[in-house]
Amino acid sequence: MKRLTMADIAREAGVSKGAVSYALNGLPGVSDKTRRRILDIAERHGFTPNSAARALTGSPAGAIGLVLCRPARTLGVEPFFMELISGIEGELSARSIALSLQVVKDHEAEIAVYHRWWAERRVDGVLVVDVRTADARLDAVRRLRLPAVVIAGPADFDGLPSVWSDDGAAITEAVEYLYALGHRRIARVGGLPDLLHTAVRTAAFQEVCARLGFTRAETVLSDYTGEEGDRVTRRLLISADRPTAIIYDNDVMAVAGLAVAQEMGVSVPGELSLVAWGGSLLCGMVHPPLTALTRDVAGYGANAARRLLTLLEEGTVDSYQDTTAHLVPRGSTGPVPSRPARRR
Amino acid sequence: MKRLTMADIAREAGVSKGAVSYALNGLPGVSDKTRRRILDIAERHGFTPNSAARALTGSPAGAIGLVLCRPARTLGVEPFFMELISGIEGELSARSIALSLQVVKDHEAEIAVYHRWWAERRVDGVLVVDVRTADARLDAVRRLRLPAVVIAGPADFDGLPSVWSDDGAAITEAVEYLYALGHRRIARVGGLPDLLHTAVRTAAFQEVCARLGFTRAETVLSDYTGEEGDRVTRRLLISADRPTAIIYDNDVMAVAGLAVAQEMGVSVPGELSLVAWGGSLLCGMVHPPLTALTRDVAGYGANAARRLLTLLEEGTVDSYQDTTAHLVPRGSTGPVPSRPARRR
DNA sequence: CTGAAAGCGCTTACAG
DNA sequence: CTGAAAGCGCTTACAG
Repeated sequence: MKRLTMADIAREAGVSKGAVSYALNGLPGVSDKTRRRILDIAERHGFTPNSAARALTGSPAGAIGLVLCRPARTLGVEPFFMELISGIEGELSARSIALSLQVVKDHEAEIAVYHRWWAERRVDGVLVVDVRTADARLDAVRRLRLPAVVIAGPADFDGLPSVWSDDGAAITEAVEYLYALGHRRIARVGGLPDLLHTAVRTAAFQEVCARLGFTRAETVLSDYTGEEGDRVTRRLLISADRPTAIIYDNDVMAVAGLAVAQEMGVSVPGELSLVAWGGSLLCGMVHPPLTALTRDVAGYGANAARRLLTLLEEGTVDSYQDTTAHLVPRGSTGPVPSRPARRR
Repeated sequence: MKRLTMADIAREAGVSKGAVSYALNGLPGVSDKTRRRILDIAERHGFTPNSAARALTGSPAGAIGLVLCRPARTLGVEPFFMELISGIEGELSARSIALSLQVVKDHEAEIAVYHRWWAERRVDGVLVVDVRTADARLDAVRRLRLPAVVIAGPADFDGLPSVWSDDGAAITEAVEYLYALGHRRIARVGGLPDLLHTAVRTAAFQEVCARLGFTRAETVLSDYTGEEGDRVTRRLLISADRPTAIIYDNDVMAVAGLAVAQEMGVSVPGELSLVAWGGSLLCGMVHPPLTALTRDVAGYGANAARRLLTLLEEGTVDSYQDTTAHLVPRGSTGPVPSRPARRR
């Protein structure tokens, strides 16, 4: 197949290339009749303007970028990113905007990618995820003036708009629920220590536990992998005064934790209640199904993408607080056992 | 930050733009001394040529495309794609080649994406996944002469090179293993009926079961989701002459199947053996951990990406048979119970 | 409302 | 070995 150009369309329509450009882009400068004729011809041939040529004249590249900075093997089991990507894609593909995806091993490499994308004009803007409490990437995109929406919060990212969700409120709800069920000894298996939302959750968890007067309320930070979920849970369950409830910062660790309980013969929810964070289908697939702090991750991604598109079009956009994750009680939580937990 | 162009570099080096181009691309036409000076200056400024301008002169776009045609919500829990993407990315990012990702809802939309990518010169080639027994997408990429590597096989895709894995041999190994453990009634919960590899597995499964003389050997086709894994497993377990072993076409359905067995009080592996397909970490995260047909999915993606890059460079590339998935026995399989399975 | 022309930032024959 | 120039396929002021 031959790749048509605007010159071909112009020739067939008997007009100039400029007229074709105006017609295709919906700009004034051609009569309605001519416009219609040009659009018909373009449509008939399935003509799409060469994106490189457009980009060269200063038009948008028609692509946005997403860099994932996680070890490859954990990306697979972690449903969060693929759901987020699905949501982002939904917004972009409706507008025929491409998503450029790159997986890197550290922030230095990620910043290099932003530099390259910027220099090459490859993307019009980026979505930044997994924000850390001190995050050099934010400085980098600011310096490059690369339009960006940060998926994290609440925080002031000094000029960078963000889309975020109130994780503090969500975890508070979960803890209050467990308190109401009678639990007084609780543990939390947290995510990567450096991440901003880990810090937010840790602070909220400690605050609510102190307020309600839990006998024991400890956070053990981990790394979201099943291995670590397994290891930390085992340690918690063999401890002298073991918790009667555990909250996990993602669903992968919670599933692993459930397996450990089963393996050790600790009944869930009879002797131990488990709460997962993350609403992926994973939580409903195990037995007992896991009570979880759930939110619409794909919708979260869609909101972020939409904000970025607005930023690109209007040059500015406000930060947006997405809905708070809510507790979906399933089979893994129940009243605290009246008899003391069996010591081991 | 100002975006530098080759003209800026040329001016600073006191040479023509052409010389800069030759130097940057490692072409003859400049002396070693001049080349070094130009490269130094470019390096110092972190100069990267504008990708749009390059693409416009017929150079590669520096991007390859991947279209995923699965419902958004199943993409999240299915570890396969994210692992595949991780592997692809590993090959591409080393060469600074971008991955354009798009999620579509049907093949018609996917073909439209290929057309657009081709017309816009957005990508240099594509990786085609989830090939069906009759697949219009293959015709489309052939007609467009869009360089493509098909991730599927074994089959002759009429000119399109492929990277594939012998699923028939793998499932045969699994069935023979179960036979050796004494199982004579077996079921398989298959993946989407239209997919080529589902057909390959079904044929091999029936062949080996017939050869070994199983009393019962049925394949129930499904859709890879946990819901269906749950539903089909429940139906199998309440059937009169229920199987003593079940093989699942992915790990998500297998995990769901395990939960059903636990819920119904069917001991695994005491009364029921389970084999999953897919080597994601998921299989090791449940209790008991699932015996699985495992393969290096990221490596599979890397191989496919590498083949595509070779195709782009050399204009042709052979198909490649990747390693066969192998059986990793874990806790979900065991000898068939000597007493007859409990009837319900 | 329409056409001719310059320019985006590269690559690549073509002369010197 | 080096420079000047044309051209890739668009967009967009600028004249008519």
